[in-house]
Amino acid sequence: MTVARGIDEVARVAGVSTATVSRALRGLPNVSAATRERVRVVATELGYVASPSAASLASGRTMTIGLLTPWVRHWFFANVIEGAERTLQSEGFGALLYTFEISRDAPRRRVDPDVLRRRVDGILVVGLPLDASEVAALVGLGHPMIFVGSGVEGQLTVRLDDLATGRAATEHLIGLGHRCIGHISGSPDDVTPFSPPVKRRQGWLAALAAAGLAAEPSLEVHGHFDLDGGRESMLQLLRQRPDVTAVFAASDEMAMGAILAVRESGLDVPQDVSVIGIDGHDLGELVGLTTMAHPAAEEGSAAAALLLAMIAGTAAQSDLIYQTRLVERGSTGPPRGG
Amino acid sequence: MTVARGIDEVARVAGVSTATVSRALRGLPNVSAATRERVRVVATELGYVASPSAASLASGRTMTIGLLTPWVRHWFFANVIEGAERTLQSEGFGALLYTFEISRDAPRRRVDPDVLRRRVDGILVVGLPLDASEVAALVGLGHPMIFVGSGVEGQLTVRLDDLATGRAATEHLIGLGHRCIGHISGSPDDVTPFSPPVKRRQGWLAALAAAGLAAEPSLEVHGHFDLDGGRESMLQLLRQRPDVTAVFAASDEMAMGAILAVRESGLDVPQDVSVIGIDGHDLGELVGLTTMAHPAAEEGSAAAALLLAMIAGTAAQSDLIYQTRLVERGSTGPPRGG
DNA sequence: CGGGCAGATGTAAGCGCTTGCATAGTCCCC
DNA sequence: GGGGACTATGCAAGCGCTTACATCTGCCCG
Repeated sequence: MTVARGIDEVARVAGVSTATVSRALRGLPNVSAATRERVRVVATELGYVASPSAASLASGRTMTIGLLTPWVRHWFFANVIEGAERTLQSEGFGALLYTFEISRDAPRRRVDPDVLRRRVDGILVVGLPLDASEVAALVGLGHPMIFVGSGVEGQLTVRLDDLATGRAATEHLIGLGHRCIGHISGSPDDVTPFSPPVKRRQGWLAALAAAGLAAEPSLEVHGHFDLDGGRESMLQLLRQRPDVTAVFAASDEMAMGAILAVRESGLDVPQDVSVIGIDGHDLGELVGLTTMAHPAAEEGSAAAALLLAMIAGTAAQSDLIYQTRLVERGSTGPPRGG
Repeated sequence: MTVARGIDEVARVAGVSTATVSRALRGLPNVSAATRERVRVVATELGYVASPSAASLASGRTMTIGLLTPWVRHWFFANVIEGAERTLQSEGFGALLYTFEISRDAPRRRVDPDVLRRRVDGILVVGLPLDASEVAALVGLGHPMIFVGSGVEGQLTVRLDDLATGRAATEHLIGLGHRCIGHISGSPDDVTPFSPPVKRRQGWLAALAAAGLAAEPSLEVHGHFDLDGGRESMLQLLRQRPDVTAVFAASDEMAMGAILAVRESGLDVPQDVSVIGIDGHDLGELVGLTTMAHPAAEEGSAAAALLLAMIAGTAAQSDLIYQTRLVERGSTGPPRGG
């Protein structure tokens, strides 16, 4: 299997022009079946594969999607990325990964549109909250863009029905008999109107209100969206409200941190405090976490498919909203006195 | 900020040739400081960014690295990828992600070198066991390639000192007084001479031998490298060897699954069975997992740096071997009778 | 039996850079 | 004061494709 020089060689061997080779190999119309087949055979024999750079330069298409995300090591992000990549790959698109870590020490690096310029045909923003100027800059690139799990007003989004989810999680606790239900969520500084944390909190509020329960500010704690954040928040919550019997955490990792905190405080889950999260994290089983599960990989896959459809110009442009499903495990139960 | 048409426009406005613009912007020598500065200013004003496709086509360099991995959702892979991407990004390289899922149902899709042809300048294989023909095909691409966490004879590797790690983990158990120590590892079919599972098992054997303990075959169980795999393996182990008092699992996820299995069997960790894993998984804390920790993100970062050095031709080509560190938590303790 | 059409194929002009080679200047030193 | 040697810059030929447009062949129909 010789490494062919290029399309010219294929054309010469097949006895056609380079234009025909290009059309034949890409499945364009107006190529006779016989010619197409012959070209295919020759290309295979020669081990010919079109140069992506040359094709991109000539066509303006890169067949590549940019994946912007703060992390890949957290459940939601990893699953979305994996799902998206799978779909992209099956459609012949590449996935260029760009991380913009959000850490508690340093401010996040700003998204520079220049690194994506002429490099991608579309953008998938995975769980990355962007400010208006960053969004504007990305929009300026002139490519379709979809937000997954973090919305921005005016941009297409694939996300959970966060409001309903927050409400359902809280209602589950209420249904078990809880009356003093805390809420643990992300830091207030990344709270944009459309962010999941905000909607999930609203769901909590709505459920409490519907049950005639007061949502006192002391029942809320905001920290970081990870294990330690959940733990710290829970410790604080227990300090300021020793009377809580249940907690709704806005993510499974925070919920698991909360469970750790409850145990460290010498209390029992769910005897003393029930804990419910959101995600359906694979390792939730480790601590018997009750959660509102959702298919992150599928969401990533769907987002990628939608993005490709937009690129192809065949998209019905509307948000994709996913529902969650209650998965009951041991971390929730009736309150002690109940 | 107008979107410039191209390098010609910058050249025209700056009053120099396109060649000079190209050199100036890329920091090549033989450009006067004054000219370089002027070109920079003009480029910025015009919002000019070189087209990657055009640059690649002309230069043959893509400034992109291919990341091949079975998953991104598991601890080791996610961390390596994140670390690698960070380093690549800081060096101006892009990270093209390719997943080749290894599932228990279907055979893994083979790695097709054609999708990487002329698309990347180097390849990072993350925890993906490849067969000889796949390796040969990738080598045929003519780019530097590094394996992270999964070796192949004759190829550069960044990995743990798996033998020492397996030995240290086992010695930890022996030191606590255990005499009947099981081992849970990956499936035997992906067992190539250089794979981590094989080396870790050898470490286990070595430690047992050094302590004068017999490594009976019934003490070994091989399953899948994940939570459920660990659980299933542990159940089997308990069935065939009810006398085990400790288990060394070749990964934290398997170890956590093992803990689940022990508990489900009505036994206690570590009272009845001690469990130790390898990795330092963030969520190991959830079950108080004792483990041999290693810095996966750093390994990914180092692998990327090494790969870039190879591309630049400035690399001292040798494997990078990492040591692990014992992190003692509650999942290991002296045997009941001990 | 000729015009008209549609499908198959070829021609060639880019796409927007990089870089080998040629051409000016500059500066030294004998 | 002229020959090197070196630096700064320009010229122009690609890099390997895609695609608008031209051309050619048959074939159908009036």
